[in-house]
Amino acid sequence: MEDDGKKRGRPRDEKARARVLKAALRIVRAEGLGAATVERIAHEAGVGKQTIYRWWPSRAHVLLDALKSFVEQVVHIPDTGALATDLLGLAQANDKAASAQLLPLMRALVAEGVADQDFMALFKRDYLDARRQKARLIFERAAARGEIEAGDIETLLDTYYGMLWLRILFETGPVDHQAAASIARAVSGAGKALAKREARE
Amino acid sequence: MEDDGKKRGRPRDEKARARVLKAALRIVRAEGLGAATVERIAHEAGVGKQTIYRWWPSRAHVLLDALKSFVEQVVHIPDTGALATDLLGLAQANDKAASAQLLPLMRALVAEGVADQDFMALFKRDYLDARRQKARLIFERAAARGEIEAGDIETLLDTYYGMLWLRILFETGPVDHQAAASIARAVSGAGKALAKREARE
DNA sequence: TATTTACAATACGATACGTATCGTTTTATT
DNA sequence: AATAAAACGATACGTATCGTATTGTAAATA
Repeated sequence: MEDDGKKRGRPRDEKARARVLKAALRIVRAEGLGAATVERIAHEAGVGKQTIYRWWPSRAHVLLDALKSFVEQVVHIPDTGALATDLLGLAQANDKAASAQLLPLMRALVAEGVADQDFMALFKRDYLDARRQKARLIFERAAARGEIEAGDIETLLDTYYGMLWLRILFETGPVDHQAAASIARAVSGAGKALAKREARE
Repeated sequence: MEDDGKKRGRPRDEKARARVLKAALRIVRAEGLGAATVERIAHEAGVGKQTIYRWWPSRAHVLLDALKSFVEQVVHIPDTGALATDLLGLAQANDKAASAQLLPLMRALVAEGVADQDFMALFKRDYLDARRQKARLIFERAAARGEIEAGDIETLLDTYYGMLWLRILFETGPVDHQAAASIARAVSGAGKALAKREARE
């Protein structure tokens, strides 16, 4: 009953997988979510439609994979020695995502999640929580330096991602350097206030 | 060229309009967004499909109208004399919306807005900005009392609605009394910190 | 009475998802 | 070699749902 990685038939074509993700990303970035139908992605990737459904259970899963493959290459967690500047560096990653025109893709995944609860669970686990886990490191280091209270970390993460998604979804404000600075100021400000209250109690 | 409100043909049936909104709300609350198709709404309202499209330009507009008609009856802006308790009162309105199972509807409108930019603009103007304008009163009164700086109001609104929508969309945490209290604490904490920094500069 | 407009019902066209099938290609087994 | 297994591209198909068009009827004004 061994599985040496050698199976009977024709092996999967990893290049086809890569072409699908690349095509999905390119179409969304160039023409928006509406243009990125499964048939269009398959055609531009030079792939049969069935090949997409062999690898991914739905269109949404393709888009999520495409986003992850991009973000994981681009976003890194800074460590500057101070909360405010760490947050600035983190938020500038979102600036990159915005200028790469990934915002429509991120909005799309939320919309898919609204229509499909199972997908929302996957999106949260594979993307949101993964990102949040990395951002949490920044706050944990700040807590270790005494800049904030460890007990405030989750609230501060909520504040940070709340402001960010408000901008992504509703275009409350730009998602750029300036927004990054604004969010960083607000969050590090909130952190100080919460720490003070904690100390008082 | 007068229009005395008397037009030539058969007048519109206002009761049909009310039945449509009521049916839309009922279906979404009972069975979720997916069940609330236009044909289903029309059937349960005892109305022809075309009648819906005569009054509303799209399914999304029906749902938005349904949400507005509900929220405007239920939500009031508190004035307790202190920011923290005002925020608590405001956030409890969202508790009501949650227990009335309106969260799926709110998520649905975001999803519709993602697919249709024109609708997103309408949703922002007719719902988000309208709500934000009312909540702004709370912060303006707090600024008048000296609890916060007037210049921080928009940031605090972002913090408040950011945390709220994070919960609504991603179920980061519950949308209930407890969440209301948590958000209120975070926002009034942030307000104090921002005011202190402003004073220093 | 004639005209105009809304009504419910329902057929229709368009789009896009996800499935099924076909002949072909690639690999491991015999 | 020859055969079996699995993935491939292409594409037809079934289903769902949106929004439009049509039809005959009801309710109002001229």
